Amino acid sequence: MDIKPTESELEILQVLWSKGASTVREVNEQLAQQRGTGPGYTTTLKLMQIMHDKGIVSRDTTTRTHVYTALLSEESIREGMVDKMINTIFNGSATELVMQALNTKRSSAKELQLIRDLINQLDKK
Amino acid sequence: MDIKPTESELEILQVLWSKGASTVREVNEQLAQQRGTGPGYTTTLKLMQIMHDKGIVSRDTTTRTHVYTALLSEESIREGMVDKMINTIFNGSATELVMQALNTKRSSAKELQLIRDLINQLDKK
DNA sequence: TTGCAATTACGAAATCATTCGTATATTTGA
DNA sequence: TCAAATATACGAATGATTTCGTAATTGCAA
Repeated sequence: MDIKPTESELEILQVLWSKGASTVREVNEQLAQQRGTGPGYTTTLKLMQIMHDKGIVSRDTTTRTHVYTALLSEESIREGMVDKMINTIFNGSATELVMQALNTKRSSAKELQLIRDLINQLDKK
Repeated sequence: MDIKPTESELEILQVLWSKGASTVREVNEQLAQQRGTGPGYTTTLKLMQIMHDKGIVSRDTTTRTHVYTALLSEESIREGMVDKMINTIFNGSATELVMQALNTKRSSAKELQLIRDLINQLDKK
């Protein structure tokens, strides 16, 4: 019952998250746009069929052109990946990951304030 | 020129980081200890040879039993992985990742204070 | 209507990661 | 000394992922 999308599957999921339910062609064209050069049409088709077999996406086959929908939420994937990352390379310490993230990419004052607020909230518990 | 260790390679790197330069046998035994049951000796050997070919580790062959050393720092791998994660599933926002990390795993008051200090420092710039 | 374009299904090649067996060489200790 | 233990090298099986070609089907437009 361990659902772990591959790299390519994750890329497709992201299209479905941002664009909503989509056809193979729509996904394929979005991928072509993002990368310089995208995969062939049938490659994307095959991947999405596999994802359907795995239960990662559902599809509506009432029309000839099938429409696919993500069955995993972006939130759940984020959670899973962050959790794994903390446990594998940050010694189980969320704090170390936070430090790394803040040092890697500069955040605006407004964003920093958001984080401060969250910390204050957590502190009260 | 893109250095991206595989899952198994990362596991070996972690041993080299924590134990320092090591032989194949030492790494293999450490892996056996960590997981319930480790890979066979030649499996670890092969992986470390591959890592050497890729330039991920160096090795000292002056004695029969070769001694391997990590050529990538833990810091650089953490940085690379966090950066990639931010860009692929957090819309390029370090803040979103930080929020997710803080919500995923509870941190102690002391740790929260460390983060607060870091934020204050960043704020001054 | 009929043929062209788009779509799905399917098989299989290509690639990559992981695993291990076997051959060979070297060291050690009984 | 010389057999057993230990090491490296290497090839190859296995399994997963990604890629695409081809065939069959459907819908559309001239």
